[in-house]
Amino acid sequence: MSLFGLLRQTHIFASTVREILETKLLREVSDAPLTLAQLQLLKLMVRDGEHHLTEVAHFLGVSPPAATKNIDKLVGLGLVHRERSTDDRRATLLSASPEGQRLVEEYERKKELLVRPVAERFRPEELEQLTSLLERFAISLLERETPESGFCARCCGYVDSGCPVNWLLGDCAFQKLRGTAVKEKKGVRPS
Amino acid sequence: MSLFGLLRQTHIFASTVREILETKLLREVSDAPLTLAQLQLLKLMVRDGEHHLTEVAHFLGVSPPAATKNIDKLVGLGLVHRERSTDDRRATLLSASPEGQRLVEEYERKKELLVRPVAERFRPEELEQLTSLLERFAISLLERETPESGFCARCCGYVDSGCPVNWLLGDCAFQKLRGTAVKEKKGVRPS
DNA sequence: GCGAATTATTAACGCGGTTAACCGATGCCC
DNA sequence: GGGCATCGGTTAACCGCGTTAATAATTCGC
Repeated sequence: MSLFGLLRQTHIFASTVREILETKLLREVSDAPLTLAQLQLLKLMVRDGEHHLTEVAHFLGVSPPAATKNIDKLVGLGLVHRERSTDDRRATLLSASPEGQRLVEEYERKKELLVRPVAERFRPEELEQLTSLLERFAISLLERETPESGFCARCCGYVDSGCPVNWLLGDCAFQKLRGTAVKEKKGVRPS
Repeated sequence: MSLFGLLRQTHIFASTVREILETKLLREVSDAPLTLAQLQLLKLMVRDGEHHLTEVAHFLGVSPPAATKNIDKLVGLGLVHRERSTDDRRATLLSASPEGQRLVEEYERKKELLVRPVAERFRPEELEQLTSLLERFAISLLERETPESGFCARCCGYVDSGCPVNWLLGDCAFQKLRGTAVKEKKGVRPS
C-alpha cells in the first residue's frame, strides 16, 4: 500500500497548524516578537506556578544559558517574574506575571476563535474520529522513541492526566517538572 | 462544544510529526546539520530542475540574502550545483547534485520505513479517514488565509496536481515556481 | 545609449543556540 | 567546623540563520 497521500497530508497538516494556528496567532497577540518556545514557557508558568531555571531548560530541551536568555527576554518584557529563592539562595523562582497570563489567555481565546468555524464544518462524530486518530498516530510514533531521545511535545497547556502521551514517555520533561514522574509506569496504561 | 481535546491532539500531533518525522529523521540522514528549510529546498530542486535564487527565497518565505546563505551552505556541502545562467547573466541556475538527490531519497526511504509500522496499526479505512480528515482540516484553516499572508506549506515533494491545497492558495510560492500559477482559479475546484 | 529596474551578493547587525569558564551557595565528610 | 566537591545560574565567546541597507553586474525601456 502506498503511503504517499498520508505522508503528504501529514506534512501539510503539521506545517499548517504550526504556521497558522501557532506562529501567526502568536504574532497577533504579542507586540514583541516572541518565539514559540517562549510562548510554551509562558504557558508552562501560567499553568503551574514557580519553576527553577534548570527545569525550564529541560522543558525546552535547550542548555541552561539558552534558557537564561529566554527568561531574560520574558522578564524584560514584563511577562515573567524572577526572584531569588529564600531556602536555596542559588536558585531562582520563575512565575508568569499578570501580563504574561493575559497574553496566554488571549492566545488561547484567539486560537479557539480560529478553530471553531473550522470545527463546525465537521460533524461531531468526525471531530471525535479526528481527535482519536491524531492521538493514536502520535502515540504510535512516540512509542518507537527511546526515552533517551528526550523528546517532549511540550503539551503544556493541554495537559490531561488521562492522556496516554502523558504517561508514555518516561522522561517527559513536563512530567518531571510537575513532580509526577511516570518512569516506572512507562508503557503501562493506568486502569 | 469543547474544543480542548481537539486543540490538544492537534498540537501534539503537529509537534510529534515535526520533531520525530522531520527534524530527527533529517539528522539521521545528514552528517552536516541541515535545517528543515534546507531539506525542503533540496526536495524542491530534486523534484524539478533549475531554479533562480529569487524563486528559492520566495519558496522559503525569507529574504534573498537569507536564501543566498542557505544555498551557499548546500553548495559548500556539494548537495547543490550553482551556475550562471547564459541567457540572463545576472541570474543563477540552481539544481540538486547527485549527492543532494541521494540525500533526499534516503530521507524519503527512512520516513516511509518509520511510518509504515505506524500505519499498520490502523485499518485501511481508518488511514483513508485520517488522510481525508487531515486534508479537510488543513484546507479549512488555509481557506481563511488571505493570499497576502503568503503562507506556503512547502508541500514540495508531496505535490499532487489533484490536491485542493495546491489550487487553494492563489499565491502559493511553489505554484508560482512551477509556472502553474492559479491566482485566477482561487477557490474554484477544477472539475 | 543612458537611466531605471532587476538579480544576486556582501556588510553589518540581531537573536537564539552552543560550550567553556566562572561565582556564590549548598552539602558532605573527616 | 573547615575544606572541598557539587550545584544553580550567569557571563563570555562563538556560530548559524534571519534581517535591512548598500553594492555590482546585467538587462530593460524610452
